[in-house]
Amino acid sequence: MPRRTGQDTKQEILRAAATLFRTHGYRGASLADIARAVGYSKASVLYHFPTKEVLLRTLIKPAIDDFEALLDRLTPLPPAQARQAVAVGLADLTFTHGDTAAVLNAIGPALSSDPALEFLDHEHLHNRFLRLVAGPNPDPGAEVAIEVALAGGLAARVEYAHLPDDQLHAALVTVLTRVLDLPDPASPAPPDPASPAPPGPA
Amino acid sequence: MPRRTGQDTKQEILRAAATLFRTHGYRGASLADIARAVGYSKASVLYHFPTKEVLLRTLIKPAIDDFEALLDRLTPLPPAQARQAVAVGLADLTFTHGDTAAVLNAIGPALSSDPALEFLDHEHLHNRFLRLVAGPNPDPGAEVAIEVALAGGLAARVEYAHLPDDQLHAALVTVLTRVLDLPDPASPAPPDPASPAPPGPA
DNA sequence: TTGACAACTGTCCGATCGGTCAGTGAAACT
DNA sequence: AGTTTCACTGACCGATCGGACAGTTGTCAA
Repeated sequence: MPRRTGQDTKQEILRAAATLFRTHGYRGASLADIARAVGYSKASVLYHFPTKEVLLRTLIKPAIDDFEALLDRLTPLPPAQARQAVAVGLADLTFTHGDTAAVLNAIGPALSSDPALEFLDHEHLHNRFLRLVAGPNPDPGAEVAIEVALAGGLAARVEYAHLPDDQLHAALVTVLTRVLDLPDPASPAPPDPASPAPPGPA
Repeated sequence: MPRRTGQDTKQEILRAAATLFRTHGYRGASLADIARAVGYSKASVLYHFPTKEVLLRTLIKPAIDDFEALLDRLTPLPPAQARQAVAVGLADLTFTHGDTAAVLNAIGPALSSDPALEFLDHEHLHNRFLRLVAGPNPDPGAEVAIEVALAGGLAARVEYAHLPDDQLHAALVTVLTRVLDLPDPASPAPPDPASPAPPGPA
């Protein structure tokens, strides 16, 4: 029987931390809380993650990376096509990173004020997304709409996690399309047949 | 010269607490931080507010009350008229309670999980608002839209506080109208001329 | 002038915070 | 068999948390 690998434990800790960070905030969830939730000692949590901040960083990183990957994927597309794919892309993200996305929502207000969260480079991502949706010279109305879409989308994903996945996904796409004033994701796309038909829920 | 009243100090403390709760979260902002921000001792903060929780409660209460007052005002109206006034009403609220509304946004994820925040009766208000906007039998799509509107609206108010008030207010009304799929607030109202023309920004 | 009271503070408290460290026990390698 | 390595732990650290409390100061009504 193979020895129990630390990777399993690491994932358990990350899962528990995601839930606790989401419900109590980063400062509000202590290492002792997280340790109790996974059934290990606090020292064990700190064996796998040298500091609490690294734990958070590790937890958030994949979601941020996927968000950036989405931007990378959509940026080179013709603007009309990119805008058309944005709502589905965002909704997909909130699903593949369910609890983690929720953590982002929970710590959102602390962004750019807490030095422990600077690594997120929130501003840079925000600006890329802004330009993708609203073009190079966005008006304030578009900026506000984007903020509503991002913050609201994350919040809704958390609040309505009890809905069936496909139903919530469809609702998210609909409302994101509306708030961002996007073209209907299901309608025929403009020229440039580079990408296949829009995929369903992940 | 009149004696310095404790009410002034109380307001100073509330203002400082609002900023700190917003940027660092409820758990993340300590009584010592708040005291330092207003230039008094920590003991003085606890003289005016018996506990940290009461301080938060006092801070939040007026915004909650005004939100409930908005619901009271709109509920008896004919549905079409009520829906028409919702976007402006919400945008107004985020302005009359700027920093406090931001605190609500910051502590939002902890709602219904932190016993210290139970007094907000988040669920009850949420349901009233839901029925007001989406009728007695809302479908999931409408529920998700409402979550996006509330959470997103608060977040946007915070993030774009640097914009001129009237500009931000107009942008909020526009995007809220869109996300909630409401009738144009500026268009002629349906029958029942009970209320005057929609007011401008507060 | 005096006593009451409101505003405010220094100091202390137990609990808890994030984090360190010297181990322990068992599997894996030599 | 002996040693190393890995996952994990209890005990402890200084700092900070929310809060208690006795005391000081200045202004008021009497």
